[in-house]
Amino acid sequence: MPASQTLSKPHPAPALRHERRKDARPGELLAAALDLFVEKGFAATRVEEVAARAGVSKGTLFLYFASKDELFKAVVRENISGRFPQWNVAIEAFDGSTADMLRYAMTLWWERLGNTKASGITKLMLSEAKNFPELAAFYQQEVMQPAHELVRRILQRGVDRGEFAPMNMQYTVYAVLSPMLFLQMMMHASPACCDGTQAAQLVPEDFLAAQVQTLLDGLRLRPPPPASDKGLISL
Amino acid sequence: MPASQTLSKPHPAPALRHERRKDARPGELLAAALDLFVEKGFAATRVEEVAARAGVSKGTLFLYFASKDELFKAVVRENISGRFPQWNVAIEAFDGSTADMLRYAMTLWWERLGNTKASGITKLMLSEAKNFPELAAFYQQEVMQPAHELVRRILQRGVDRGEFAPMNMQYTVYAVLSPMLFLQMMMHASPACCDGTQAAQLVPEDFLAAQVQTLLDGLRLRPPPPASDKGLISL
DNA sequence: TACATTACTAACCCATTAGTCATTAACACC
DNA sequence: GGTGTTAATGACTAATGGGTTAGTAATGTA
Repeated sequence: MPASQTLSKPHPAPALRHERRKDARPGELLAAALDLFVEKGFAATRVEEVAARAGVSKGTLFLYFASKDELFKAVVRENISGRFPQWNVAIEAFDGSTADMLRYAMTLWWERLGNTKASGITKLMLSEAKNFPELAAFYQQEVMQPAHELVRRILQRGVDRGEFAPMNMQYTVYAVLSPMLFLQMMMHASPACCDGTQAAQLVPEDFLAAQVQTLLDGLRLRPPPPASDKGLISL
Repeated sequence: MPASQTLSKPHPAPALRHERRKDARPGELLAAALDLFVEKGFAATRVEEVAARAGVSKGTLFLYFASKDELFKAVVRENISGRFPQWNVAIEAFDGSTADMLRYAMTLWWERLGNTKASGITKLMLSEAKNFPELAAFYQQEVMQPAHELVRRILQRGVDRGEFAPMNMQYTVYAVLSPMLFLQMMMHASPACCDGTQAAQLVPEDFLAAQVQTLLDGLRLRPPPPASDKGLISL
């Protein structure tokens, strides 16, 4: 039923049949897996197709990754969670107003993740979390929690330095993350179904800037209410 | 690998084995299918599970629906596209300002669809459209296009009556639909992954009202620019 | 050239699942 | 009760896809 493609193997030009390249395999497999997971989702991606795109056989893939689940986790670590430490230090080292720090963090995110194939992972998790609870737990622990903590630290800095009014942290963290989630959903939605980005010619950078600005306006003046009301309009 | 449930059959209390209920079967099958499609997605839902939940065997399901695809289409028609005609007349019959008409349409949508299990279909399509192009085309034709036209008619009415400034229609239609899409995504996201709704205590009705109000403020005063800039803040 | 090591392959296994069909039995009518 | 119609079943198939493994061949060393 799923019109499966030719299972092509276009990566190395002639592609010797039994070439031994132990060092290069994992990276090539991870790249192929990222491509296909983002393109088709986790469940719909066949490991044999990943192997073929990386120019190896299915057996070779299982030589480097214990299972499809572990392959996915490795993709997440390679492209997202493994990069949190360096992002953390980059942002922590930022010297300026907390408003600018938030803008800086958002720009960093956009350039290093949001504007990247890897941003499709977010949509994938949003879609398939219910069917793969173990992967959902992994993602929650390795990605969402660190992201929450990073945003929370920035907001807390603003409060501590008297730049932001006291706020409901949990709530405001989501106000920061929501537009990022939304943008990723739209970017990876099928045009056939309901593309906001292309049809509406939404410019991601401007969209993010506007969202952040609106949020900052709210944070500077008054604490956001615990639910509903003005606070949410900014999202 | 997919921890499949017990395949239970809880619907009719004792459930005679060979009960003949030709009239009731399609509705029960559609209800079961809606439940499971929304809960697990299209690809991950097994037709046998749908049949079991409806209290029949798999063979019976194929007696009433030619294929899994046709079952899905029937679910969409039953719950969404089949209801457009009555919504159209209800909205067309509305007598008042176009701003109020838009609010009325939004309320109608929320009560009849957004706040309903069927709203999960939107998230499902967003997630799986790429893997099932035929279903995506069907959904585009039967749901998205009529929805676009409905919104466009409302906006056009506002322009024609001098209530709204002239605008880029395509763009503004998306500005209306975007918050609806976003809300549906959030409502059906797994809490394990990144729930905006529960954790942030987002009140859907308030969220929608705020979005519409902001949009209307923009429409009344000046035409939205073709891309980027202020216009997007309202989304 | 001989040999050891091991990256790699391809054929295999087995569980899963959309869809089929010969058989069974519920019900209407006599 | 007997009989015909057809709603319903469940065992079957064919195909798919994750994971395994016996075997193949590339490479290093002597």
